[in-house]
Amino acid sequence: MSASARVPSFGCTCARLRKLARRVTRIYDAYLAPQSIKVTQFSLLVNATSRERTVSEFAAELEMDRSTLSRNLAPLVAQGWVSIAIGADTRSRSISVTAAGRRKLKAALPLWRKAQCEVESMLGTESVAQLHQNIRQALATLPNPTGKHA
Amino acid sequence: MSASARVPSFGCTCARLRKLARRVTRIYDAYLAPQSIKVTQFSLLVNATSRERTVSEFAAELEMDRSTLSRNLAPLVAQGWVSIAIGADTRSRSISVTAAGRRKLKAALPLWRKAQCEVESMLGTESVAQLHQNIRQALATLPNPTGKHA
DNA sequence: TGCATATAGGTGTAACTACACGCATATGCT
DNA sequence: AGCATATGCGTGTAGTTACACCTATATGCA
Repeated sequence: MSASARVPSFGCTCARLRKLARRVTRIYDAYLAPQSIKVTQFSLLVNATSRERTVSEFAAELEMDRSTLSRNLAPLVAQGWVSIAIGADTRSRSISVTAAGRRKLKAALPLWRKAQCEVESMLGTESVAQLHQNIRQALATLPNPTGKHA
Repeated sequence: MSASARVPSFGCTCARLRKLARRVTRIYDAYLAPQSIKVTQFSLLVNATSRERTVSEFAAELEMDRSTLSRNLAPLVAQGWVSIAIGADTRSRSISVTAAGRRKLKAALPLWRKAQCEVESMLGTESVAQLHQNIRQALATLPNPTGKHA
C-alpha cells in the first residue's frame, strides 16, 4: 500500500546472478587448480579448439568485448597454449590452440568434469537442467549490446 | 556409445553462468550510466545502507573475498558515497553510507528499477521468478569456500 | 591511382575478482 | 605483565571485464 509499492518483486537479478557466478567460479577454479588453469581460460581453450577464428569472431561468439578477449588470450599465449597468427586479412588475427594447449586441455578435462559433476550432483540434475534452460532462454531473449553500443 | 559417453549432459555451467552475468551486467550498467555508477557499486551501496558492518561481515554477506570488497569499496569512498571508520575493535573498519551516498542511491534507484523491470519484462515474469528460484536454491545448496579455503 | 571511410585489433584506463602474504591489533595463557 | 597465537584488514600479484580511443590495413569511389 505504500508509495513505493511498485518496486520489482525480486532482488537485483544482476547482483544475484553475479553472486552465483562468483560462487560457482570459485568451485570450478578450486577443482582446476591442480592443473594451474582457471575455468575462464579452460573455457576459452575448449571453445578455441573447434576451429580457427579471428578475435572479432571469437569475441562475438563469447559475447565478450574484443579487448577483453585480447587480454584473456594473453595468459594462454604466454603459457604457449594458444598461438595467434596474422590472418588472410592482414589486419585480422587467427586464433589457434597449440599442441601444448591440447595437452593441457586433455589434462584439465577430468578436473573440469569433476567440478561439473559435483555441481550437478549437489544441485540435482533436475535443478541444473532447469538452470541451464533458464540461462538458455535468457541468452536467447535479452539484447546483446556487445561491442559497439547503439 | 563412445568411450567418452560419460561427459556431463550440459555445457559448462560456470561458463554459461558467467556469459549471462556479462550480458546482464552490461544491460544494468547501460541503464545506470547516466548516474555514473555501475551495478556492482549500486549493489554495494544498497546493501551497505541497511546497517553498519565491518569489512569481514559485509564480505561474508556478499560472499566476496575480503580483499575484493576492500578494493570495490575504494571507488565508493573516493566518490564520497561511503565512509570507512575505525571500529570498536581497532583492527576492524566500520562501513557506512554517507549522505552523498544516500543521495546517489536515490538518484540511481529509478535507473536500476528501469533495468530490473526491462529485464523482467523481456524474460517474462514467470521466467525471472524461476531464474531467481534457481539461483536461490543454488546459493543455498552449493558450498561457499569464501575466505580461507580448506 | 589516390583519398575518404570502414574495419580489425590493440592500449589506456578503470573496475571487479581472488589467493598469498604481511602488518597491526586483540586475545589467551602463564 | 609478557609472550604466543588468533583475528581484521590491506597490498602484491594476476586475471577478468568493458569503454574510449588509437593505429594499421582494407575497401570503395572519384
